[in-house]
Amino acid sequence: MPDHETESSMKRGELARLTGCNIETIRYYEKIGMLPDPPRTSAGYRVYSRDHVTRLHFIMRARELGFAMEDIRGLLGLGDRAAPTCAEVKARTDRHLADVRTKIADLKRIEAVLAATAAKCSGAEVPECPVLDAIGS
Amino acid sequence: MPDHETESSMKRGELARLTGCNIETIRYYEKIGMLPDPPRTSAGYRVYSRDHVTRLHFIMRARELGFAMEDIRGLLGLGDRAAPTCAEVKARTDRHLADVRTKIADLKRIEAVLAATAAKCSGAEVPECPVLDAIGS
DNA sequence: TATAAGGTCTGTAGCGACCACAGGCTCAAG
DNA sequence: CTTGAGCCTGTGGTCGCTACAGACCTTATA
Repeated sequence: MPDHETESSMKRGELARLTGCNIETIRYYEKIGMLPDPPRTSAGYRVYSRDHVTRLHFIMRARELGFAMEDIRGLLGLGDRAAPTCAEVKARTDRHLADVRTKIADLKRIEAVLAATAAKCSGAEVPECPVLDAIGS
Repeated sequence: MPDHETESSMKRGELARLTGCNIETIRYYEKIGMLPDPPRTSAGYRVYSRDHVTRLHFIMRARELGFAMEDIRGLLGLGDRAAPTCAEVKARTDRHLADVRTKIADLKRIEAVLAATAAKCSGAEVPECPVLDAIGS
């Protein structure tokens, strides 16, 4: 006898397909407490609901925006945290935004150096290379 | 009797101080074949020379420029590779430069989204937050 | 010369955020 | 009843380090 399934219940593979999340990643998120443990069928299969879809979408979107898991935990009020206030969310976002801007600045500096040194290259089949000289000095 | 030491020979700690590299990282680079195995004293202490300093500086600089270890191996002609030609170095650098530019573009998109959503925040001590809405939708 | 402090040695485990696989169940279709 | 797909668990790998623990060696001071 199959377990009862409501309209919006699904197994792990379907959740993965629906969200575009890797199927193993879903298990990982459960393991680290980002996704609530879903109920199981009598055979041990995970049964997900619409709430899981929403939560997983949130996590994925936050990850796309570069938030670390710890940040997302904070945004979701997970662990022993209470649901965050707007002020807390803003503070976290501003911190992250500052990080992102720092990373952009770092990468731009790198880009400039790479572009400048690569421009010096002859591209010839010779062992001497101005890029190697630039890095090595 | 202490082992003979030439002027420019040094132990691991001094190499670390001299280059600013973490002392454990030096051992790691040796383990993965980025630094040649140094000779040892009779007690097993590693003895580094000026060549090691040069090589380590090169690696550190390349890492600062965001090259992956595999790239650096290529730049150095390590493993079973021959020393690269200028053309090969240029190709590798151009590929990496393209990567860096992609990352910058990604981060800029993230920055725009974060800045736009954070701007909507009231910063009040209330649980409703436009940032959460933006991520969640 | 004894001892204490500090450097070095090895192996191993941890980080973050996953991804992939092996070996065993379960389920649905034909 | 069999086949194949999907799910289960545990474990190990990725990258580039970093941080121990516990043993050994060296150096300086008393």
